[in-house]
Amino acid sequence: MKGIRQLAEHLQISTGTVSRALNGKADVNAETRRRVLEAAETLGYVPNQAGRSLRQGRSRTIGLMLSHDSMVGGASDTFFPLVINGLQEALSVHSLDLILLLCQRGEAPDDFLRRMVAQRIVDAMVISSTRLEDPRFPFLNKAGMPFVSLGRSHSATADNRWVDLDFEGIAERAVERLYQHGHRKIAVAAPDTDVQLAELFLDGYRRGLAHCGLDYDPDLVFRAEAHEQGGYAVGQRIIGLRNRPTAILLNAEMMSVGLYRSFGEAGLQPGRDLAIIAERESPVGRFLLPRLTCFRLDPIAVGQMLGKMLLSQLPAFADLYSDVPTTKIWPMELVEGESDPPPEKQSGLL
Amino acid sequence: MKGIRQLAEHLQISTGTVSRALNGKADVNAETRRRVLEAAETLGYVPNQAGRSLRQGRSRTIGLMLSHDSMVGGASDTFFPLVINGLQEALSVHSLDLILLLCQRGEAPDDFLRRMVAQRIVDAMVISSTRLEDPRFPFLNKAGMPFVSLGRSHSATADNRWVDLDFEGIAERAVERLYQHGHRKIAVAAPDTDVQLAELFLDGYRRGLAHCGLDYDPDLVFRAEAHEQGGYAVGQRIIGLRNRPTAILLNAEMMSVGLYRSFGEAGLQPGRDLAIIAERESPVGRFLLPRLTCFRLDPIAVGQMLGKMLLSQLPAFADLYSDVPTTKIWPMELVEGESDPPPEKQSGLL
DNA sequence: CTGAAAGCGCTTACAG
DNA sequence: CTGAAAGCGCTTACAG
Repeated sequence: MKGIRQLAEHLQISTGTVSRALNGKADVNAETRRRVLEAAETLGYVPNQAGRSLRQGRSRTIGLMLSHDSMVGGASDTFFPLVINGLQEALSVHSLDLILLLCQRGEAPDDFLRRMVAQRIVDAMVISSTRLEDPRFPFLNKAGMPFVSLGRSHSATADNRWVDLDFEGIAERAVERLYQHGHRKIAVAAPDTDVQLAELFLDGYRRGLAHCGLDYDPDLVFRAEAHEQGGYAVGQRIIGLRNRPTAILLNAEMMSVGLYRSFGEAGLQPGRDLAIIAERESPVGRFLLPRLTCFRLDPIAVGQMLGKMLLSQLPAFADLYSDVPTTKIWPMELVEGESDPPPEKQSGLL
Repeated sequence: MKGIRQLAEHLQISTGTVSRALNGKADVNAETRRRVLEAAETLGYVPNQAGRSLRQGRSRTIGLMLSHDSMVGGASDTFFPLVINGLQEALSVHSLDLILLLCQRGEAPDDFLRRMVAQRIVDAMVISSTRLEDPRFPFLNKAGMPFVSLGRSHSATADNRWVDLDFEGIAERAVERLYQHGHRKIAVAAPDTDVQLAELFLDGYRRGLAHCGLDYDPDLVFRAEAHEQGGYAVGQRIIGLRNRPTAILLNAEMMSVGLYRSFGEAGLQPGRDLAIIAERESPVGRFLLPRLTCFRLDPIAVGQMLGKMLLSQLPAFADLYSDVPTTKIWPMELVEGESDPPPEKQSGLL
């Protein structure tokens, strides 16, 4: 089956009527519609997207921009795929397709986005891996391309919609929990890039220290990349200290794998010799020994929220989603593992 | 800048000439071309894809179909992102864009593919996660959509192009290596789905046993899902045996995380109490203790090969890629870790 | 309720 | 070397 014209000829009616029948317009005879839908099904007719897009001025396709880093980093394990699932669920309600646009390693994210937007392949965008200052916000605002963002940025305006994880909150609570377990020398590891989440995590860390009456010591802040190698490097630096911290917060769970190894190599035991709380639950963390204490959230729900926020930005659906919040800091729940044993267990192990 | 018409009016020339200039046609005055390119750059004009696609009958976009599973499984760590990078590199030579089409959890892959093909959003497809019998092959063949596949299938015809990893070869070599280290009771863990790679891995395993004069024992074949939880389950089953294997091959490296934990919980030591060789190098495997012995390949090169194979399938580029092989079983190289110590070290540890 | 016709933005034979 | 014109496949006001 080639096009709507062939389908119309086969049915002996006009292409206009076929189009109206297929698109669920009200003013089509019930029997006509039945015949059209049946013939389309039988002959496997699906409208050519280019024709539709050109005529309608929109593509019914939403783009999710992913950077190479966001996939290779620890977030790739289950987080992004599940967020994407939630997104697709929310969008599929209105027959909107989601396509993933992967910015190549080395390609400037801003140029990439500019090209995608100019080509008008997508009607709206979801962006992620936001930075403190992120030119994609003003660019999309200026281009008039509806978008939502997974992640905050100073560059976001009051009109922009985003969902972000409560990095501040979990860092604060993690410090307080460790304090209650008797720790007084609590370190933190965060990426050294200008990714927004690192700063928020450090803010929460400082706030937690303040609540507990502990002094902030810049020597306890370890800058490292958010993966296994980064965690290994942090571990080695800690092991080399004369006066080691007794606990650490990791803002990326994959760091724990490297941190565990560095301790194991040195004959030290994670959990006993260094209490560890990491940012996000992951399959790997669940099967480390000791099991990682971390924070949990429902990535599918995050995706659904992002999808609804996006729909509220699209003229065609805005009315249906007027009650969707404009921004959301996503709460996370502590999952108790074995990597930050309370004091009684600590002494038991010692 | 809206369309080519506005750009043409601004330059006081026809849209045809503007189009020819932008598309690098030979028969355009050099000075005219310069003016057009400059104006397009200044005004930020990029052709509307829908218009181009409709007129040309092709979109210059290639689709990579990913299933939810292929992202959530261990392969998401660095393998797929790097393959994608290689693909993009190969395609970008000819200004072809790659978009990722993610089949939702629960959506039938065949329906999904059918819809994507019918919509004509992409000119060609890359498919992955092939199965023993995979209806996507006959479907794409029948639809006349050029494609390549990452993975073999019985459903592939002689005309179809694919790249696959040498699962058979590595399983065989792993058995032989373990035999040389003194192991006589060698187990294997493979997924219980009909993913092609599982069968190939088991074939290689059997071949390795035969070479070494060892009997095949179906009780040493552990079916488990290709992730941490699956590896944990395998570990527990092995620990419960009266007569344990002394070595195991894993066809998914993420299984090792769970396997390590199950052994650790039981007071056993992976490597010493069970030699382990896993299918693919990964950041996690590098930082496990003991470090995982596994097989390495260059995922970027795999992606580049897939890209070239695909280009050889496209009429516009076939001539340039006539020397590209039609199929390729990708060799992998052993990376010595600490999880399958040779006999002398084994006794040293005991 | 249906048909005839216009036109979305682009590229490309064709004429000059 | 350039312009005028056709037409890719679709949807949608408009007329009836």
